[in-house]
Amino acid sequence: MGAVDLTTHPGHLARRLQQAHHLLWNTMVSEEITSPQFAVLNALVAEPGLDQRTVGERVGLDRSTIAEVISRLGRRGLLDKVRDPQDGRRFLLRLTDEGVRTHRKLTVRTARMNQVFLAPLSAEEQAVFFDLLHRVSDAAEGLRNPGEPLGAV
Amino acid sequence: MGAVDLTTHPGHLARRLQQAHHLLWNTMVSEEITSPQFAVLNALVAEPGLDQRTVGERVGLDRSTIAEVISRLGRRGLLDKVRDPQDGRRFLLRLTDEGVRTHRKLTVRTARMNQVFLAPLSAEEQAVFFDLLHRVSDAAEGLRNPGEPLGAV
DNA sequence: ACCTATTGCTCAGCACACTGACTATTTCTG
DNA sequence: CAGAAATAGTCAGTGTGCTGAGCAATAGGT
Repeated sequence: MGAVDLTTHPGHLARRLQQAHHLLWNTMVSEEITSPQFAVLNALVAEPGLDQRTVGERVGLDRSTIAEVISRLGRRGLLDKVRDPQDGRRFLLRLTDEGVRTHRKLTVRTARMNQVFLAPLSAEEQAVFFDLLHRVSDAAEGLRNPGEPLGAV
Repeated sequence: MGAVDLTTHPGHLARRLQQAHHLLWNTMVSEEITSPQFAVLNALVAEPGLDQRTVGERVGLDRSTIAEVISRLGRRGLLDKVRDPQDGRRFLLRLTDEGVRTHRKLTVRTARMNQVFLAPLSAEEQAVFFDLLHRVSDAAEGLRNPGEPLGAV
């Protein structure tokens, strides 16, 4: 009767896409390190010494979630966490040698996984796919701060 | 040095898409009922009397997760759970009047939200978007049971 | 200097989402 | 019909992901 077709609901499709990705990640990349954890390692390879909040911003995780992820990576000995002597609120984050090695290893596997994941699409379709995903996500993100982006004060 | 560009990683993009969706859902649809919960309500409007496992299959959730979601909906009084007299393992699920009302109300709001969410894309792009999402998810799902889909036994 | 606002982080609480181990029931097979 | 395999749910454990409350440190304004 009043039921709806979920196959045209972007939220439902987004969830399915993530599940599919999770499945492939577990089998092809790592069962220990998760995809968000890898994103954090990657951010710290690009910019060593970042603080927690900024890492969260780079990878798109809020303060609570990033704290969890970082504490797990710390427990595994993949990164070090030091109080910033200049600003006692911040923790400065830096990968250990083990962390760098892990990132390097996973980078290779991740690339392989992405190939398999995107294999059903042609090169042009992949480009379109990225473009569409970006535009939708960016637009929704822009709706977050309603009054702000008016330029004039 | 060895850092990678996450903007071409489908897993990362899938996560961002879900976050964007979550944000919009909370502001435009409901803060109480989540998107997976709505999917369950919707499945039971389409096919009343389904058992837990089948509902999970319809909406794409494993047995543990669907159990959680259903128990929450039960606590809110949106559905009833009765042992199948024919098969003592199953629970048969059916929406309450309140559940049907809630589904109807959220259906309207969800449609509005989807419009806003997809507004950055033209009608043709939306069709392409759905097609690409489906193809990638289906392909990954197909890799789940490696030996099975060979037709002959 | 002092008071206030901001900022970085933690913590509690809620809700998915998965795996693996277990229980109860049914079904299949000899 | 008895024993084995399959099936539906539960439970424990782990890992995102969010909000809101609170705390300590810094920065800004007077």
